[in-house]
Amino acid sequence: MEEQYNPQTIETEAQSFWEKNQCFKAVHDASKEKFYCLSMFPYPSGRLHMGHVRNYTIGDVISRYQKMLGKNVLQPMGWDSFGLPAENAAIKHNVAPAKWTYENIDYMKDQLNRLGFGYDWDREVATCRPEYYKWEQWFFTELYKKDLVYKKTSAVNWCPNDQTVLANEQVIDGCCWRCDTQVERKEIPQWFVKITDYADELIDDLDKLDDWPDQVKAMQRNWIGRSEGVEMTFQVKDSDQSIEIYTTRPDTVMGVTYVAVAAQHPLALAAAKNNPTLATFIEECKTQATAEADMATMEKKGVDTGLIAIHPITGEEVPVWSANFVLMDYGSGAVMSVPGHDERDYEFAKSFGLAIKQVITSAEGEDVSLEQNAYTEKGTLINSGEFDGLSSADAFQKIAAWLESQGKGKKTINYRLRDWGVSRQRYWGSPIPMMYDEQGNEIPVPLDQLPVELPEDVEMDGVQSPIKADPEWAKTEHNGQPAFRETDTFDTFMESSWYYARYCSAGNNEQMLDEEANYWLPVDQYIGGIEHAILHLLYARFFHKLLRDAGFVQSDEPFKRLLCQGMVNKDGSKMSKSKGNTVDPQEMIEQYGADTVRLFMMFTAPPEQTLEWNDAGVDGASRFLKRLWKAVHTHTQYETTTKINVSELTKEQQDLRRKTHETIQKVTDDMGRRQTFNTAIAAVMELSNAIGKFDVISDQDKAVLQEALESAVLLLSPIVPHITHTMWQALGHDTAVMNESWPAFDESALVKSVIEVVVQVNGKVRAKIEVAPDASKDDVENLAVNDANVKKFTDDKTIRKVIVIPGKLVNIVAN
RNA sequence: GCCAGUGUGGUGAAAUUGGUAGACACGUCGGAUUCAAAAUCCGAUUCCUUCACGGGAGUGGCGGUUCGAGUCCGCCCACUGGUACCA
Repeated sequence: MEEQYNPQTIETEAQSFWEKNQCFKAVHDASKEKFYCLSMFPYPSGRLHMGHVRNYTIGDVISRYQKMLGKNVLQPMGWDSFGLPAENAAIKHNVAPAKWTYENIDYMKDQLNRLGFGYDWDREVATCRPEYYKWEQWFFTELYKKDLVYKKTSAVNWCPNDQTVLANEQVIDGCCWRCDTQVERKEIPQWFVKITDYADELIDDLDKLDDWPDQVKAMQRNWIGRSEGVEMTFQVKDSDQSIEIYTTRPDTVMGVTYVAVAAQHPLALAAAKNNPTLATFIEECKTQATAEADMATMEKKGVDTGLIAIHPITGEEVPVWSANFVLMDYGSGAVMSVPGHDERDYEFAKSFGLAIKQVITSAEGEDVSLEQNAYTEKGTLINSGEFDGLSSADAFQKIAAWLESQGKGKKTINYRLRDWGVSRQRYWGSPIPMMYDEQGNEIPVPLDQLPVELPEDVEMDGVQSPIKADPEWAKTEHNGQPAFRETDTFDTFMESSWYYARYCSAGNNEQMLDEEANYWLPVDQYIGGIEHAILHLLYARFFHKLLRDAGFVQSDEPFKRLLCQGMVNKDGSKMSKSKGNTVDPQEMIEQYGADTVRLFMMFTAPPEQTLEWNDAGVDGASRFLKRLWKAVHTHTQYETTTKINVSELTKEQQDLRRKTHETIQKVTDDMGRRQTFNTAIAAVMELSNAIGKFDVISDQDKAVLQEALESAVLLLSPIVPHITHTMWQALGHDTAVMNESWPAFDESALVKSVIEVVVQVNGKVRAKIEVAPDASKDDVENLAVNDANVKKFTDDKTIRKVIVIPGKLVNIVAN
């Protein structure tokens, strides 16, 4: 062991050792307990950013910790390598997306290795490789055969100037980011996967996910949004047409004063033919954004269609309006409006002078005023004819039953969740494996023709997808007849929804997944950013159920335990290339070494917390490693031969030994149950400080110190694997620290001879007293009450009550 | 807008089940070492007050529950993530 800590040298040595001995190769072995630890794979954007370093350090720490617990660990890595940024880079740098992507992968792979992450690279997957997306294409055709896939028209952002579809990200203030033209909504046919068929299971199975954060489960539950309500029909006056609506508040149906339909609703379109104001309004609505946040915050506008709807219960006539906040591809494209008891309807009615009718009043009998706001609470019905006096809950049932008996409606369960639109009109993605004959009939591409390969050597003109621009690409044949390929590609969430399973069977070119998948799956620990809490995690859960129903996996859920790391922010917002506020970890690795970067990243905040990036503390992490190195170096200058003789330790030796075992206990809990690596590191720092203050004179001192140093090295090894690799051998071992067992603490070493107890008077700390660990409550109370400083605060008062929390605190209540 | 979070010293944070607020670090200040500097080591460091012992205030704001609240409840403010085509 060198006297100076030289991270570059020892890190290279440790990494060569791991590579030479294939330390991270995961081998299927049914006789061993497995642990599948997975970090969300990166988009190969060019270089690692701090969010990656955080994510992958957490994953590596957990993997190494689990290995020390004796598990057969699988930790794979790959690349989420299809997506929009490659197309943008291609245009900017005039390079094919594939070339750009593969170069980024090479560079980032080196960076990951430089950080010492223990991946089994034999299982690497890149989603843009045909051998990967072949199976996704095949699976899609299987879903098509099972009727879980269908085509329908749906809105996209359309730039009329570029004649191209834009992603939400490419729409800036309602305009195209390239040419600043006002973006329009355009309805085009697209492929959908029936995730709504699994809505119930996706909600119900959240209850099985005990080791998922509650916040993520809550977000998913709300996103799926199961609601019980009533579906009913409003007839259109003087017409054979009708309007279907769904409401979760049938108790307010007597308060309906108008019906609102989407601008694209067939009734509105028909009415617009001889209503120029309505026609203009519908035209205006075309320029409205497709993003939900924009729609929810935009100004609510509407126009009277002139149509009249008949209230299904009262037979009253109410106007039909067309409104910009009602969406065509959402439910039936129509809603009933109860301005008295719905905030949005209220505002709309106020703006356009529509009637507001109160039909609910407070159940407690308080006055309800509709002067300023709608009354949206549930309560008691009024002005509702035969339903007057019912509670909202009873009215729900009675009104539903009435509608059902009249054939005008029924109780229904509704979901906020919509089917998953997987079509993208872009180039850099997996081609959708469908074709069409000359009559336009849909034909899934058969397995022997898969994969439908995406050409990689292409030129990007910046607007049109190369496979759409080249009419030859789509030409194919089916049963000897001409056919045309689908030129849309898959949403990249398709690839990221099953990669976790493919790692288990990565090399298999015969099938999508094999029996090894059932050994490793489900993933025992999944780690990734909180920004994926809804979409990615929901799609992956859905896909797992599809894989299960196809017979590939036996489990119901893909990820047993989930750790959502917080964002790494800079200047107050998410680090991203588009915002230009990324921090490249490379410089820090070169200056301080991988261990310091890993240690600093884990020490600076608990994993789930948002982290405002600031490299001010990195020196501290580096200093700590140097101090520990020096302590080990100094200690190993002299041989340690004696073993600890527990029965004859001095007080100082007992104290250090207690600190050692307290630290093992604390770090074990922090690493395993709590996953708070920052406090685990702080605990080892405390141990290190105690080591620094410990004077070594006798052989017993040396033995106690040896135990303390070995423990510190073992406890830190998942976090800083290189330096501990060297130090472990310096401490006299010929084994590799990564293959060692996690240390166990000795209960008997934790025993204390005195305990400090805090004494409060009326909740304020007035004294600290020392008591024996087995002191009785009465003894502790006596000591507390008779403390000199305590007496100062109780002398002129009467003690009313004394609360004793054994081993911790005494609170004296006096007045 | 809606859903889910977060808010504690100059800074990153700790306080795990309602029981000592600020562990562990960074920074700063003081000291040792040095010709000098870097590095290293030692000490102090929430704010106000006090020579000191001590006392008072304090966890985004306002209120509540409790012997006791950073922690639980209600309302409010600010910020972050997601909002279905960024990944």
